[in-house]
Amino acid sequence: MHSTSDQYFLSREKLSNNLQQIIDTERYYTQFLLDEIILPVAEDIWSNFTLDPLKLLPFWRNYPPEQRGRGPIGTSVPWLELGEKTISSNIIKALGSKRDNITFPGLPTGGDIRFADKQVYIHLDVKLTGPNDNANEVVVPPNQVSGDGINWNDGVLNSTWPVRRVKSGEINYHFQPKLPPIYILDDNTLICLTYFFDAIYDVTGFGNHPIKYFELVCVPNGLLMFDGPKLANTPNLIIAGKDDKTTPDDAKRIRIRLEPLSKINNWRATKIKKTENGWIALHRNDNPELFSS
Amino acid sequence: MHSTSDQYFLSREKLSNNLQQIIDTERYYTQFLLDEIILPVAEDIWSNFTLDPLKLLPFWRNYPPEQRGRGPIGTSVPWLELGEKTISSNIIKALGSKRDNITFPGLPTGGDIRFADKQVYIHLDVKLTGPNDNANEVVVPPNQVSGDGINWNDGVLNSTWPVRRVKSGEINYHFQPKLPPIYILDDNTLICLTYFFDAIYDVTGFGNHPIKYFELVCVPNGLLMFDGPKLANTPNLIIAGKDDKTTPDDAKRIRIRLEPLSKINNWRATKIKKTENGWIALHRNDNPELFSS
DNA sequence: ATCGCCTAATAGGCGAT
DNA sequence: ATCGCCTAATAGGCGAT
Repeated sequence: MHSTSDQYFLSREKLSNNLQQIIDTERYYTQFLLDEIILPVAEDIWSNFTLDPLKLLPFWRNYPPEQRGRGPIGTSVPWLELGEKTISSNIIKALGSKRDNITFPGLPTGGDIRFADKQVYIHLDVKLTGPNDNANEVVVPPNQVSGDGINWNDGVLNSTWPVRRVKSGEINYHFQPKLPPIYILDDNTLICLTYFFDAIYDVTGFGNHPIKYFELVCVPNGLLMFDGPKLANTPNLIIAGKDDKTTPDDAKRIRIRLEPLSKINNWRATKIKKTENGWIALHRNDNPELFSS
Repeated sequence: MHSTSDQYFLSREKLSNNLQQIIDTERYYTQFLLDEIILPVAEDIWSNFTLDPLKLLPFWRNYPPEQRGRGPIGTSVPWLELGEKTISSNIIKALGSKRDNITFPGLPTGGDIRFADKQVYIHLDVKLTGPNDNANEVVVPPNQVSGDGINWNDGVLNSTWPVRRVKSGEINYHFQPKLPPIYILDDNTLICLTYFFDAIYDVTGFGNHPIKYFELVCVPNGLLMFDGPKLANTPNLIIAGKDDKTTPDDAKRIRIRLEPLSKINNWRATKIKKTENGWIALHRNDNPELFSS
C-alpha cells in the first residue's frame, strides 16, 4: 500500500534520472501531432479560418466583436475566438479518428485542448498572432507550463522562477508554473507535455484575415526547464510577459522566445506552411531563409 | 446573376412561408444530437467530469482557479472550464466519427461548439449549473440566439425584442439577437439552429462536483421566435438576464425559462440522466415527477 | 527588441427582495 | 421567483521606449 505522494515522488525520481525519456517522449508526440493530426487537417483549418468567414461575412458583419486593448486602430476584428474554434474543432476531430485510446480527463485549468493516453497528458494551447504582434514568441500563462514539482502539500508544489529584465539583469518578478511535471491517473504515470499551436495571420481587409503559416511549439517539461538542466537559464529564452503591474506575480505570464527554444532542439518549433505541393512542416532552424519575413 | 442579399431574402421568404420546415429541422437535429452524439458519449463525459478531476486532485489542488462574483462562499471551485472542455471535446469527437459531412466554418462569435452540414449551421453552447443556481433556465447572450433577420445593410440586421419585468410589465431593456436566422454558404441555405447543453452538478466537497443530469435545449429559430408566430411572446418564456445596469442594452443577456419552452414543444428540453440501465433521455414534460427536485 | 498598458467578451455564483 | 450585483481568467493588439 502506498500513497499518491509516494507514487508521485517515485515516478518523478525515475524520470529525473532518465531525462532522455522525457525528451524522447516530447519528440515522439511532436512528430505524432505533426504527421497524424496537424498536416492532415491543415487544409481544413486554413479553409475554415481564411475562406469561410469571408463567405459568411454578411451574416456577422453587423455584429462583430469589438476591438479591445490600449490603442485599437480599428482595422482588425478580434480573430481569437474564430481561430480557437476552427483550430481546436479540427484537431479534436482528428485526434478522435486517428487514435482510439485518447481521453479527455477533466482539469479545472490548462491549455485549450487537453487530452491523455496511457503515457502522456497533453496541454495544447491555441495562440493567434496578427500583423502587429511578434510571431517569434508565445505568451504563456502559469496554467500552460509545467514546473519542477519539487514539493508536496496535499498535492504537487512547483518552485517559482525569477524572470529577469534583459537590459539590467534585475529580477522583474517570479513566475509560478502551475502544471505538474507528471500526473498519476489509474496507476499510470503520465508525462505532462505542453504545446502551443500558433496561427500567424495577416489582415488585408474587414473580415479578411488570411493565414500566413502555423507553428507548433513544444515547451520543455518542468523537469527539464526548471530542474536538472534548468533550460530556463538558456539566454533570452524567457522574458517578461504582457501583464501590467497590477497583476499578482503568481498570475503573471512569460514570453517564451522561439529562436532560443529551437536551438535547444530544432524540433521544438516547427512551421507548417501551405505550398503549391500541399502543406509542409519545417523546423525553424532547418531552413530559416524560407521564412525570412 | 443575383446578389447575396437577393439570395438571402429569397431563402428567408421561402422559410417564412413554410415554418413547419424549420420546426421539423430543429426536431430532427435534436434527435440526431441525442441519439447519435450525446447518449453515446454521456458516460465518457460523466467520467471525465465527475471522476477524473478527483483522481487528479493532487495535481491541481494547489493551483485552482479562484472563485469570483459577488458573494463567494468558498465551497465550490469554478467548474466552467472543466465542464466546457470535457463536454465539447467528447461531443466534437463524436460528431467527427458519426458523420463525415460535418465542417467547422469560422465565425468570430457564437456558441462554444459550432458546426455545419449542408442543411444547418448549429451553435451549441455548453452551460454549467451548480447547486446554488437555477437549473430551469439558461442565460443566453445575444451571440447565441438568432433573430428575425428582417433587414439588410451590407449584411443581415435583426430587430430587437422588448424584455419586460414580470411584476410590472414594464419594458426593462431591448434584447438584441445577433445571429442570423439563416446562413448562405456555397449556395446552400443553412438554417441557424441554437442549442444549449447544460450540465447540472452538485458540490459535495473540494473538487467533488458530481453530475446530476444533463439537459439539451433547443431554442427556436429567430423566424419562429421573433417573427411569424413570435414565440418570444409565450408567457414567462423570456425574462431578464444576469447583467448589471452598466452593460449596454445590446450586450445584455436574457434568461430563457425551460418549462414554458418545453410546453411549446416537449422535445425542446430534454434531460439526460444516468440510470441503472444506462443513460436515458426524457423530455421535460413526458415524465415530470422523475425530476421533481 | 523589450515589456507592459489596456479592454471586450465570457460566465455563473449568489445575494437582495 | 425575479433579477442583477459582481469578479476571475483569458488574450493579444499595439504603444512607449
